[in-house]
Parts: sequence; C-alpha cells; structure tokens
Amino acid sequence: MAQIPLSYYQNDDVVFLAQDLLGKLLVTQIDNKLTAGIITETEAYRGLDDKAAHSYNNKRTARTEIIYARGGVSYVYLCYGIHKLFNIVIGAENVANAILIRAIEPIKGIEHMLERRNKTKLNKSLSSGPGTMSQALGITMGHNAQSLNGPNIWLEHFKEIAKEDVISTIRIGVDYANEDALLPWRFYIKNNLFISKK
DNA sequence: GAGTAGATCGGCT
DNA sequence: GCCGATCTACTCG
Repeated sequence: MAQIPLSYYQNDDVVFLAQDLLGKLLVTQIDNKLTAGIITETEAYRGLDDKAAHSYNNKRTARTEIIYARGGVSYVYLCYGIHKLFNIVIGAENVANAILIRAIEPIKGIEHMLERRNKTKLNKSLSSGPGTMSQALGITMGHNAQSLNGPNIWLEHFKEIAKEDVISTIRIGVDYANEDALLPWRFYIKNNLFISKK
C-alpha cells in the first residue's frame, strides 16, 4: 500500500482534513517493529483564531515552532508529564494548523502494541485515547518534527468513511478555550469501538 | 458503575 | 512555581 504524499497535508482546510483522515492507516516502524491502525478519532486545531490551539494567535515559541512548518511533519508534545500526544502539522508554511490523532483501531503488529501497553488482551483500552495510542505505536518525544513520508511514521489509504458515518462534536479537555471550546472540531467514526469517549 | 486523586515534567510567566 | 489537547487505580457504594 502506498504512502500518502506530503502534498496531502498542505491543504489549508484543517477542519476538512481532520474528517478526511478518518479511515486512513497510521503506520509506525519504531524499534524495528511495524505497527499500524485505522485512524478513528481526530481533533482539528487552527492557530490563527482558535484559543484551544498551542499556536493560538500565531504565537511562536520553541515548542510551537514546528507547527509553522509546511504540512506533513509530526508534532509530538508531552502532556501532564506522562503522555506523548501525536499531532500532524497541516497547511502551507507559516500556517499554524495541526490535527491531534486521538484514537486508532489496531490492524498490524497488535502483539507489539500489547507488549508496549503491558496488556495481554485486545480491547478498547489498547489505543483509544491520545496518550495510549501513542504508547501502543511506540511514539515518544523523539518522534517530534519527523516527516510523514517515513521511515518511522507515515499514513496510507485504507478505507473510505461515508459522510453519514462521521460524527462531529466538541473537543475534549479544552474548557479553558472559552467560546472556542464549543467548536465541533472533534471527529470520529460512528459505531467504532475504538473511540476515547462517546 | 461513578467519582476522584495522584502521577510527573517541559514549557511558559 | 503553576499547570496541562490524560490515564489509571482506588474508593465508595
């Protein structure tokens, strides 16, 4: 299966892309272990005018600088000192948009994911949630600012999700963003088991 | 099953 | 020095 080209990520419509990413395969090859899962849940963040985004109001710091890169690289950051949250940088250069990948449905290398998560059985808790998903795929802070044309992380086409099977709701954990906390920029696949929260 | 405290550290003020 | 785009374990019922 072919990698999705970097040009795909350079679309400035981050809200559209967040929906379009559903059903795509997120693949990592880390520590010589190939793991992959279908993207089942995403959230869009728009730097220009979205108070929930780290790059809100085009704020630039050492951390957020990577979000201004041309689309098609990773943005990984540490949350609560424990969790590595994986984002995809979107848009043209100097456009500070990103998409948080919140959950995947495991497809390949499930035994590696179970081992990384210290589990024995495949169930919802393996990879439905931004922190656990990164752990299952082996993503760490060292995978920040990596190109999504490999060799460690890339996306592939897998299946199309019908429009009526895409649910959009408000994002999670962004109450601090005032009115922007109400934007319906979280998307997930209807009736999929691997969703962080209903 | 629901509710909550504790973990743990880089980035910002 | 404070706090977060979270997860888990533990309590209480």
